[in-house]
Amino acid sequence: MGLFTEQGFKATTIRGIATAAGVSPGLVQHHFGTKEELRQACDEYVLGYMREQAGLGVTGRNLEKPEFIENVHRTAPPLMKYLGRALVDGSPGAAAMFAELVNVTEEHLAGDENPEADHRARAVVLTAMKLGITVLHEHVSRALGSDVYAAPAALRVGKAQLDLFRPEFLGRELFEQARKGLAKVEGER
Amino acid sequence: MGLFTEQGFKATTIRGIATAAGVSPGLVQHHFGTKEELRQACDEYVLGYMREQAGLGVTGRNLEKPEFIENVHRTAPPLMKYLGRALVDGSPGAAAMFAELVNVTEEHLAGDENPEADHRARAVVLTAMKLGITVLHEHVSRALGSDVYAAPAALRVGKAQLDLFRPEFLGRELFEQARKGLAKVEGER
DNA sequence: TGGCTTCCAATACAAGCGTATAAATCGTAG
DNA sequence: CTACGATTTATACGCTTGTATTGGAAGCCA
Repeated sequence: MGLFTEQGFKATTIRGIATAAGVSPGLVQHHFGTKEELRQACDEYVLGYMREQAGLGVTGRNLEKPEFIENVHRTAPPLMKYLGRALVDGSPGAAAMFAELVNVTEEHLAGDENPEADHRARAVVLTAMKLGITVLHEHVSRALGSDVYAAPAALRVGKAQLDLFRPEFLGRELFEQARKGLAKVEGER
Repeated sequence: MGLFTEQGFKATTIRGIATAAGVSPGLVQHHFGTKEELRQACDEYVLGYMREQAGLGVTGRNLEKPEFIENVHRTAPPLMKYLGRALVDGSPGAAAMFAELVNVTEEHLAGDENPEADHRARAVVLTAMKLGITVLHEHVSRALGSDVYAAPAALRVGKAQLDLFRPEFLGRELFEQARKGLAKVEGER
């Protein structure tokens, strides 16, 4: 997954993967079959993880538990980077995930707004822009001078997003929650 | 450039380029040397075009002339798509362009705001999100049901962006100008 | 312990890659 | 008309790629 993330699917070789894993190329083939099947396995792992964590966060009411947040912040970044690369690498699974995210966002938006607004377009643009930071994380990090997925830069990016967007679209209460969360993290540093 | 855009640098072959151009592979080599030099030539063409058009638009006061707008809307999309791909394909030129865009945006933001705000982070996030739509144009188009670079979908995306962002960050006057421009285009349809 | 499946590595192979080289064709100035 | 430089093609070479195949090592169950 690391090599797919850094180099893309086509530029990554099975031999490179095997070397990085400290095994023989034949073993990779034995476990995953073809290179395309290996990509699918990676996709399923990442998308499964994200759906799982999202489920745990929302339905499990874990969003405020510090250990849950901490765990996500430690494990999620490489998977987010993988998703970002997969989105531009023509991965079918990533395309499906994008569509899912749009639908979730659209439902959220449709709740408290005038019915004539183009919620669909807003949801699409919102998720594309949110994922844009992930996809371009390398450039964002360079422009900021430090890794976006490390605490300091992530804080700056989060606050900047809160500043740039109209508060209505997060939902007033969610917006305030996010603001408090960021302030709390900032206080701990 | 079309092949680089659609398949990425590594997956694109010189033989494929030659076939698409209706010439022999050797000719491509004769004109551009190596594959890497060909990429640089593409980068320079695209970045040169964008800097040129941006200069014409801003300093030449062409931003309101319909023929200028129309010309940009007809020629820019494939180049934007190329830039989007180059940004995640590790192109040095594209990285430089991203840094430039951030700097321009930062200067714009620094003008009319309280000095304690993190203009740098806001500029980075703003350009990353704006380019995010370009990079993910394929997914955006699919979610919207029509090509983002065709008039109807572009209109929806433009309006959605205007809705989502706080007006202050475009500058009040620029915001109103954009709103009027979109309304005008909408009226013509 | 014997036999079987699973795991892993080594080798082989055909295809495709970037690129070097040489030959052929073309346009044109003298 | 000719000769020369610029274009364009054809061919070839070395390398890497994904994958098929083979064979041995390790684990497991009766």
